[in-house]
Amino acid sequence: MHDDVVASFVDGMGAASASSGILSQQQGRIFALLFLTDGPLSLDEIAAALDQSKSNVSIHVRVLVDWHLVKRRSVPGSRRDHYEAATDFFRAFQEIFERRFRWTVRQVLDVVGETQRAVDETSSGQDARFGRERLAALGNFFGMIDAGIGAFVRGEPFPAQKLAAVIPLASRRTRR
Amino acid sequence: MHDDVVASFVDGMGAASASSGILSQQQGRIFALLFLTDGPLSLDEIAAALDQSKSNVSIHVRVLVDWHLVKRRSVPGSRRDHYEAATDFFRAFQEIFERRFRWTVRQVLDVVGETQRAVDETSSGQDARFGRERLAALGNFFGMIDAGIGAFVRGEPFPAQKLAAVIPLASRRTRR
DNA sequence: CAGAACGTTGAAAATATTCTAAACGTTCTG
DNA sequence: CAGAACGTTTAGAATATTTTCAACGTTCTG
Repeated sequence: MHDDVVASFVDGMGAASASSGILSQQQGRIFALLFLTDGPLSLDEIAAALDQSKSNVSIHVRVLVDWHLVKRRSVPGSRRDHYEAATDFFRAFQEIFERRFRWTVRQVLDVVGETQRAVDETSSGQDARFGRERLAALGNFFGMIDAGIGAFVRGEPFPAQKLAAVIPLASRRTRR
Repeated sequence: MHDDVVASFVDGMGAASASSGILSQQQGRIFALLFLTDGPLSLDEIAAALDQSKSNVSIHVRVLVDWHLVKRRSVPGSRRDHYEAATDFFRAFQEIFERRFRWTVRQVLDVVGETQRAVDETSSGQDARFGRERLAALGNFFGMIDAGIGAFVRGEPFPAQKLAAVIPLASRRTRR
């Protein structure tokens, strides 16, 4: 497979990764290189192929390993760490959904919960009704998202309709 | 509803947004403020509440409107633009999936397609077999993702199992 | 029609992120 | 055990992103 074909794949995947919000451009490029290479590559080989410093490649490779997108392999006869692309994309996607998206969703749920508690402490009865309704709606929606991600990670169908059904809420009242 | 309760919700949602990969911290803060405010706010009111310059708020609000997370409302008796939070989160999520995630997925599919074409032109028969297999596997997987997003956007259940089934592979052969 | 009230734009400042090169600590080799 | 071969860390340089302030163009008001 010709070098410039690989190079253009590498850069294309780098661009796609950069706009994904999950991997950086260089992470995408490293993965792409490993993906089209038949056999594991060392840090130095990757660095040379991608024109990057070894230290930088070291850092990015670690992220890829952490997402289960790349596997570290020991190569007999060499002291260097070698890496190859993982082929179980679904596993990697599970990891990303579970650890990245779900973590963000949980952050929202935490904030909502804390705010609800704060509202209960500082204002009584009617005066914060609007806020309470909105917080409840937000919590419900993200609760469904959380459940949806959970279902996806376990390989179950994602119940999109439920999501659509949850929301319409907390109507606006005029003020001033 | 007390100001410091709102402030802490605003900052919490800002933090969650910053780690989402979709909205920036300020975008999250603006949305949070509007979400807990009963009635529309002007650019100046938002800027004052969040301690941001009006020009910056103008830019971020535009993004939120673009994602259908915030609606522009004309308020009788005022020349200013006013904004309020949208409550149909599902609509916003559809927008995000369709325009952001799907766009990234399509980028990958394009790169794969172009690379496949390049391989066919530059190398014949066996010598690029490994690369061809891998490209095909990647294309299949992302094709499924694309279909899955399409299903989600249309409100249909997301077929996670199909995803899990597609992949295993393009096995590795030793080299050197 | 003059001036004020807007939202937006563009250039520069502030800040955050990414990358490199050198230093370091460890593990292997002879 | 001395030195080479590694991967990682760190401090600073290079780049990108975010934010502000001032200028601008338009729309309303008197």
